[in-house]
Amino acid sequence: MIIKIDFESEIPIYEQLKRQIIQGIAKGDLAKGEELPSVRQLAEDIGINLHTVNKSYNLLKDEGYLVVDRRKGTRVSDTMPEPNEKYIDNLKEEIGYISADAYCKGIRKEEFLSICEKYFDNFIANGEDESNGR
Amino acid sequence: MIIKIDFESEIPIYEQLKRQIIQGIAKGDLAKGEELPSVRQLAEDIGINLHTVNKSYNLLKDEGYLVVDRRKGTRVSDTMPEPNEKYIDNLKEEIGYISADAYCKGIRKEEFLSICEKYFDNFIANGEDESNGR
DNA sequence: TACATGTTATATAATGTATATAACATGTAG
DNA sequence: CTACATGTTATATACATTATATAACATGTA
Repeated sequence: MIIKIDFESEIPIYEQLKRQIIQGIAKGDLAKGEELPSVRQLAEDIGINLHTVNKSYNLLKDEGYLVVDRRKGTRVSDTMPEPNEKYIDNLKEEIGYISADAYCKGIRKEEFLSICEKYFDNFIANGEDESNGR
Repeated sequence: MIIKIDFESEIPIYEQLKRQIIQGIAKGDLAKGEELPSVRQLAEDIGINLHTVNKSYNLLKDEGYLVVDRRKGTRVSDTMPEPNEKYIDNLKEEIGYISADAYCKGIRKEEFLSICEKYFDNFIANGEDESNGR
């Protein structure tokens, strides 16, 4: 999987990396149980410090996305994190702000929902039946 | 309009204030052309520094939400900002990440879109006809 | 003239981000 | 057992961001 860091971005490097890994998992670029590069390897590949990668990995580990196996290194968790209350509250706050901004700027409800749907659909695999459990 | 700052939040104070003003405009708590408190007044009310309020006001001014009239003070702009390319790109990136995170955590497409719709609807005034221009 | 407005200029402190270097415990491969 | 790679921890440093404090300025109002 290819990681692209924007060093001019206002979003911290560790946060960009974390987001791309989550999107990689959602898209299927990173399979459940798949091994990730070591912190040193990935840091060298991207051209950043090992501690910056380690911070991303730790945040993802705390959230339940990654697991560390002493034998097999860092891997994508076999079971995805549950949506706890804190996450739901945060999601609603973010959507609340983003939709307010979009509404003020004249984005129509249909346009807004169309974008939300398009990006969500991007993660639903071909033939995946949404009506089943995960 | 009541401003609530969470001093424990990881979101900077000036950013929280900026977001609440945008949401206030979207909800109609702040009407177009309405005068805002002075930076000193609002800073005192909230219990923060005047420069922190000034930073939020300036960001909102740069974005087109607020206008400064030497005679009438700072007011909500009569015309809302246009959705430029930078904004659209940013919106898609944010939605892309948020939906990936939601998808991984088992949020169903219907749930996700339901939240998006609910919060957007929150800003559409009673009787407002969405099919018309703004 | 007195006052309030936004604005600008410094300065300082605290925190967050990113880097650098080193060391440690654990598990793997030779 | 030895050498190596892994994640982890510990310091230290540099820099940017955030928030505050104090002061001053130009402009417009009363």
